[in-house]
Amino acid sequence: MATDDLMTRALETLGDDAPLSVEAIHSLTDPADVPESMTIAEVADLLDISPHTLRYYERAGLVEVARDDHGHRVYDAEAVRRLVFLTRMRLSGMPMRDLQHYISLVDAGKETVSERLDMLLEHRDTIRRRIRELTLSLAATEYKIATYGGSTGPDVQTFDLAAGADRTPLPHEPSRPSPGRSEVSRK
Amino acid sequence: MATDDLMTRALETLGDDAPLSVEAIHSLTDPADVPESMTIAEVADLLDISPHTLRYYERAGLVEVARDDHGHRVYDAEAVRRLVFLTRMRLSGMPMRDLQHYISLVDAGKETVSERLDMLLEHRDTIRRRIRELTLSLAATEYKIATYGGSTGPDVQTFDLAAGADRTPLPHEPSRPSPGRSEVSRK
DNA sequence: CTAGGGCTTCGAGCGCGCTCGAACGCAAGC
DNA sequence: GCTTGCGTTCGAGCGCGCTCGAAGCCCTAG
Repeated sequence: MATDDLMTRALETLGDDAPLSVEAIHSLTDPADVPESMTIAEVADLLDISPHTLRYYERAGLVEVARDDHGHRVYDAEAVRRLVFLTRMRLSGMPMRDLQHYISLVDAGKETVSERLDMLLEHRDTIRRRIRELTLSLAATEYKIATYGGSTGPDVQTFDLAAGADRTPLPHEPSRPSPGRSEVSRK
Repeated sequence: MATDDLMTRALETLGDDAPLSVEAIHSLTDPADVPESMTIAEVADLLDISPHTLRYYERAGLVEVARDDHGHRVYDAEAVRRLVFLTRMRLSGMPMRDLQHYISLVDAGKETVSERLDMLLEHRDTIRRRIRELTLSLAATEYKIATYGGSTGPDVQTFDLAAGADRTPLPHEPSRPSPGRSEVSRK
């Protein structure tokens, strides 16, 4: 997913210890930079996704894009803003389906605002949950690293809790993977 | 991915404001609870994944599992510990491919320890990066919620930065989605 | 005049991680 | 004896989100 690069770049630009607040958001592809109209290549470049993906989003009904007299796509500022939003949501894990639903609400007019708000609130909770999951996994990984002597030096008592797969190989290893059963690709 | 449920449960058990430290890890399917041997259903239950998935992992070469005299799988404590580790890594986003590689290192013996450590360190960094990405997305989402009046009340100046898709519908909306092109599933 | 590059549409293909169906075996309970 | 239920193997299928290839058009540079 090339989309990740946008965020990666953003994170790099911000440095690893920036305050990471709403302030930071503004610097993320600031919509003020968006020109009146852009070509598909320019938008692709801006969002760090492929032209293929942009066409795909259009096919999926997420944006409407006009054509010039050669039949080439012309992205206006509104479309670009929408795409900025969409890629951001994709990046945070919102599925295409939900995005399609959200956009249909937008297109349906202002009476759907509260439903849209609900979606956003729910998505916020999803992100929060995911962050907590990852934080836990991070702790587990760091624990495992520690038992490996990542920084604690050699000969750490290896009584594996966060570990599991390999409590510092016992004498009787290696035990070969298993004589060729019908395997799932393992080249 | 039913695997998520393990973590979900764990998070719930811990409560939303727990210290979220290494301590917490111990309570996550504590390997001390693991009996001598288990059936596939029991393991599936323990890890909150399907028996299908367990068989799949075995086919993929991630664990070896013995059979009883009826040909039924018998998971010993070691296998279960390994699976705990594996599901944990899966949950934090490590791809099957990497897991297969890691396990092949484990099976290759103790001279691969440093390479394993490298993998873990890299994975740790991946998780950290992902957490930062999500944190940023979270901020963007919350910003958007705020412009919708999530708690700030009505009529927030809607000069959309974190927003994009829908700056509070203008008079000329709705503009219909686009007259039926060949669309990507949008039931 | 020609070659190259970038765009268009359409539909097919892919990588991932499961998930399921079919056809079968065995054991316990009614 | 037969059903129910849980297990087995094998291979196919699926949902997601792209990703790509083919065939063709148009513009510009050499």
